Amino acid sequence: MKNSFLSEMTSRGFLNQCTDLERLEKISSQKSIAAYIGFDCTAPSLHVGSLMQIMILRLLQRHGHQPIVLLGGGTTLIGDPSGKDSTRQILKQKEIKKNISCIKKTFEKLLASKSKKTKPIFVDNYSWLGKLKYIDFLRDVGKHFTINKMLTFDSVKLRLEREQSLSYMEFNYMILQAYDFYQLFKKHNCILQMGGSDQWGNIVNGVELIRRILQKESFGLTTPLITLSSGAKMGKTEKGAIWLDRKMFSPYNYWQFWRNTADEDVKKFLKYFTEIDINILSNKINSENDINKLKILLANETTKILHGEKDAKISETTAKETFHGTGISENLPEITLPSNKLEKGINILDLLSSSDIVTSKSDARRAIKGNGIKINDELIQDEKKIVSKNDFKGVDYIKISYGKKKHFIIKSA
RNA sequence: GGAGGGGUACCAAAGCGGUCAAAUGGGGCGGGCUGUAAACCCGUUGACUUCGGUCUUCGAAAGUUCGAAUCUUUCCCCCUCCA
Repeated sequence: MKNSFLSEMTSRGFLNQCTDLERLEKISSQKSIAAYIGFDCTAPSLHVGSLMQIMILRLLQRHGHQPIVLLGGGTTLIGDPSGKDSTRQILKQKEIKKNISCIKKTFEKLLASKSKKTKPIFVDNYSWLGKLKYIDFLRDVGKHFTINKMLTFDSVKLRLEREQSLSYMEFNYMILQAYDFYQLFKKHNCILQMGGSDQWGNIVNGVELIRRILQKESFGLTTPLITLSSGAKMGKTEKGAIWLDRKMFSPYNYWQFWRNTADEDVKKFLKYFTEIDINILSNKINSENDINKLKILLANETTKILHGEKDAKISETTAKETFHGTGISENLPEITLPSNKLEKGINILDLLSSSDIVTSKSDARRAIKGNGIKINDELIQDEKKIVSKNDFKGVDYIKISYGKKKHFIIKSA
């Protein structure tokens, strides 16, 4: 039997490093395996920076294996120093708990649960880390780690080289993550841990711990770091993170995020973030010379995966009507105003700043001065303009645009 | 523990008694060009304003002064060198 899981991992470009690819290939083609990825719970939602890991869990499922989602209720209390210059703000346990339950909901939508064999297992590492006894832990687990080696790992080394402080607490993070893998190996027979390339050190530590304590074989695998052509990190833009939770980032905005992918990144992203059969996709990429069609494809597919077919369709139609049509699309993000306010009329500056279109009245003034504000595609140049029922011209909504890309529908409630 | 250097807006970095809401660069936002790209060019980038101004901001607090980011004192934090 051909190992479909790893071959698709390779062809989609997900494979960066593996502790022992050949052995893993052999084992995973003979039987269904369980593999885990750990997620930080520092926010009430994951953002697109974690999307690649999620895609991998889905891919794992499609090939008949079982994903384990580790929500780091314990490790988030400590904070992973990997790839970070400074200590992260320490969160309260209550917040983390809340975050976990929100994030879990997203995963429940993203991972299939019909098949018993591939149904995701959710674990919170607080359930074992929270019970650890310090002395016992040092004797049973700590003795397998040497400081000499720990100092050579990038997460530690880079901090020290840059002379940025690394607390003893953070220094322990990698041991805790190694211990997680060990626990999952014992509890769920999980033989593979996956993660981003910055997790390599943490993962390898787990593989080694399992070998030392249990004399058992396990594997680690990392994905490449996603580099945007702009050099920015995936997931967080200046405006804020691209959240996966629709309450924090609407399907339409999510669709727009992908539609606005840089030219250089589109083909790569199609492989990473859609589930179009890789052969069909390759053909499409090679034969399509209109890059914007590929961007639309990307936006449709990614939105479909996260928010469903219906929202993807609506977003596409909305975009078409907004950017290429003459009419006003009713499905743009909505802002509702109390009808009595509209009867009286509301100043454009107040309208803009009281909704989240701009950040302040000064910002609104600047936007108007810079020719950035339009109502129903008509440029507004008077900052004293009063928006009232008259502007609606018999229809029950108007469109307000800030710049070329941000459009809102104003309705009265 | 001793000796020095430093904390300025989103970031980097100038300013070192008034002309400082604070040079410059990056980033962001808006406009132009275009393809809802990239590159490039232009504008803008504390808040409020009756557009005259007003208020808050240069690590924190207190003080000197008509006037402080700039001077003094205390405190907090960071860095370098020595022990």
